[in-house]
Parts: sequence; C-alpha cells; structure tokens
Amino acid sequence: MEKSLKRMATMQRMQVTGLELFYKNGYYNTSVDDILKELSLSKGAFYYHFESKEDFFIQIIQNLVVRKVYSMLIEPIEGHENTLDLITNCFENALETAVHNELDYGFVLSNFINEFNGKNPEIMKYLNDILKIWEVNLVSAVQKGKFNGYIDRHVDSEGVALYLISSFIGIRTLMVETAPSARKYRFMTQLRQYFKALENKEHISHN
Amino acid sequence: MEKSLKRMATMQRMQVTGLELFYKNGYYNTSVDDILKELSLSKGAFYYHFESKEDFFIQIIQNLVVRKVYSMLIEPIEGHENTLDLITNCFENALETAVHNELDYGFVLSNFINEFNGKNPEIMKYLNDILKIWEVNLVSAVQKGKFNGYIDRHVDSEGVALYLISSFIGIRTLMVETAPSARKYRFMTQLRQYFKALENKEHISHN
DNA sequence: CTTTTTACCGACTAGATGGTTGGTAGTTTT
DNA sequence: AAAACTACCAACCATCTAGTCGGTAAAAAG
Repeated sequence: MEKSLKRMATMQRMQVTGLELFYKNGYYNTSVDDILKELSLSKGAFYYHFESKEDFFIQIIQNLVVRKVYSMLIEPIEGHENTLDLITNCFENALETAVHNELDYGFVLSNFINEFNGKNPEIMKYLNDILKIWEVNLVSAVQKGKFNGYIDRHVDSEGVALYLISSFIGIRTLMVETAPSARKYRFMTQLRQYFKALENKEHISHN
Repeated sequence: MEKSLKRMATMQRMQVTGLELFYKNGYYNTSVDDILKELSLSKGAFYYHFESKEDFFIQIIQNLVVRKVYSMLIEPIEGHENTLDLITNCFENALETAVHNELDYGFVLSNFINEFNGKNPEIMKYLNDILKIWEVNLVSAVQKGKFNGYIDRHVDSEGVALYLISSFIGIRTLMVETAPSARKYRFMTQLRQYFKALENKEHISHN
C-alpha cells in the first residue's frame, strides 16, 4: 500500500501494453522503445519503474499472466459437476476467445514457453511454475472425477493432465494462422472422443 | 549438376550448422556471425553462397527439414498394417529421439512455427506447407485404416490428424525442459487410450 | 602462359537495442 | 518558503547485427 497511485497506474499501463506487444511480436522482437512509443513515454520513465527488460517481463508474468490463467483455466474446472464436462467447457471457452483473436492466456503461456524453452532458464522458472499449477489442478480435477464416479478408476490422472495440456498447447499453435474456427471445432470433437475412452462405463447417468 | 563439389560441400556444411544453431537458439537469436564462427568462415563466404539470412533459412527448410519430416513422420505410416499401430510406433520413435536430445524434425518444425507464427508470413508459407504435407498424409493413413476395418467408419479423419499433430507439438514443447522420458511414457499411454476410442469394435482381430 | 572465374577474406556501414545519466517540473514534507 | 522527493525527459553510450565491398589466392579456361 506504500506505492503511490500515480506510480502504480503508470506501471500497470506499461505492463498491459508490454504484454500485448510481447505476445504479438515475441519478447526478443519487441524493444523497450516499441513499448514506450506506444505509450508516449521515455526511456527514463521505464528504467525508473523497472530494473531491466527482464525484470519488467517477470513482473508481467506474475501480475497479469498468473491471475488470468487462474481465472480462465483453473477456477472453471473446480466445480462439483462432471469433471470431463467442466474441462470440455473450459477448453471450449478458452479456444473461443482465441478464435476472436483475443488474449487467451493459456496460449500466452505456451507461446512464451516456446520462446524461452532451453534459452532463458531464469524466465523459464516462472513460466514452468504457472504450467505446474495448471497441471496440478487438472490432476486433482481428474482425481475428483474418479472419486465421483464420472471417470474410470484405472486412468492415470497425471497422464490425462499432461495429454490435455499437450493437445491444448498444440492446437493453439495451429490455430494462429489457419482456419481457427474450423480447427477449434475439429479439436473439440476429438477431445470428446478421447474423453469417451476415460469415462466410467458403470456410472449411472442422470440425463 | 552444374554446381561444383566444393561449392555444394560448403553450402551443406553451412546449412547443417545453421539448422543446429537456429534450432538451439532460435532464428532471431542466432546471428550469421555465430554460424560462421562455428565453421571458421567469413561473412564473405556466407553472402557469396546465400542471398540473405532469410534465403539461407528457407534453403535449410527445403533441403533438410522437408526430407527429414518425410523420413521420420510420413514414410513410417505408409504401410498396410494397422494404421493406429503404425502411428503409435512412429510417434514412439520420434519422441524417443527427442528424449536423447537429438534433432527431432517434427519438433524442429513446430518450434519454428512457434517462432514465426504471425510474425514472418514469407517463412510461415514454407513451414505451413510442410505441416500440410504431414497433415494430408495422416488423413489418408486414417482413411486407409477405416477402409481396412481397423478404424471405426464414423470418425472424422481430418479431426484425428489435427488432434494428433496438436498433441505431438504440445508434448514436444513440454518435453524440452522437464522429465522428457517420463512425459513421453505418460503421453504414449494416453495416445493409446485415445486410439481405443477410434477403433472399429466389429473388426476381427488376428492376434 | 595469360585471362577469367571460383571461393573466400575481413574491414566497414548503417541501424537497432538495452541500458545510463544529468537534468527538471511538479508535488509533498518540514 | 525551503528542502526533499517523485515521476519523468531525452541525449548519449556500448554493443550487436544484417549486409556491402574491394581485394586475393588458387583453380579452370583459353
């Protein structure tokens, strides 16, 4: 609560614009000057508020990306309904924002992971943390599904979580340039096919 | 056949080293000088053989990447055995080379796609072409599987191909930094689960 | 043997980039 | 009202990068 309103407002503006440009052009292809030009601010302002470009980026991850991943990918699957339905809807919504070219934070995450993978361990640490949070929450969702009788007890929860994240990361990559809407539809259909293989066949449906 | 042996040998050396470095550090994070230092060659040599860095990269894609994608991801699924088994083995092998940190060309491809996606249309054209070839061949493999009675006739071949490529791209991203061997195993198990949902249940097995 | 071509050298240029620094207008504190 | 601090400016620096260019040794062609 120590930081003045003005300070926080400026930092927020910088981070929002920074994320937009980093996402659109990549971290290494976006210069600090690009961001400042967009905001009509100067170099001095930037280095007054942030230590370095890298520090700036890490703060963006922690302030913007983490929270959005929570609200878009984690909270939606925490209910007590059928886990597979929850995940289906969650993916459906996330991919739908992607179709409309909005910031889909699941992809923001995997996009940056791709850019820094094996290249910048410092930043990867933060990105892997978020990924881990997503993974852990998917695992417990699947376990809950098994406990509640929606999912076959023999499925490997960790495996399912990994497979889901993999396919999500992949489809988002493929949706960037070519036929996003059609690909989303095809993807969702196959996801449902996959889920059929995980269902508990003895479960008494209430439909 | 006009080009001299010396010329071709040097160009080949440059391309092999170039691909290695581009793959390891990314295209934009690898300078022409980096490649030349590795080969103890000079700027003059580089621009004598290639028009530009971009031209150089495109030649790498067409000479090295395309061929490897064919031999690693397309030819292995062209047999007449059970399509789902062929794909399973193909993915298994591709991911195994990945575990040993060798150049896995499926990932080389998706790695570059990630780097240029929405940023360099000229290069993306070439990358999307290769992706398309892979996709088309997966589609016909699935169709063959339906025709031969291994795969349920109601499955959407294009959807399956897309889902397979998505999950492959995704798992390769996730295998770069964390527990590649364990993740490969988990992934393959889930892939088999998915394939169970595609199998033709009326097919008379010969096992 | 002379001329031309091939394959390569390495100094140089122009532009970009991350980061530094001395300065200053406006606000807050004393 | 003086002192101190906040938020920002803009010129500057060192470094890196793609690409250029004049030159040259060795091989091939004439």
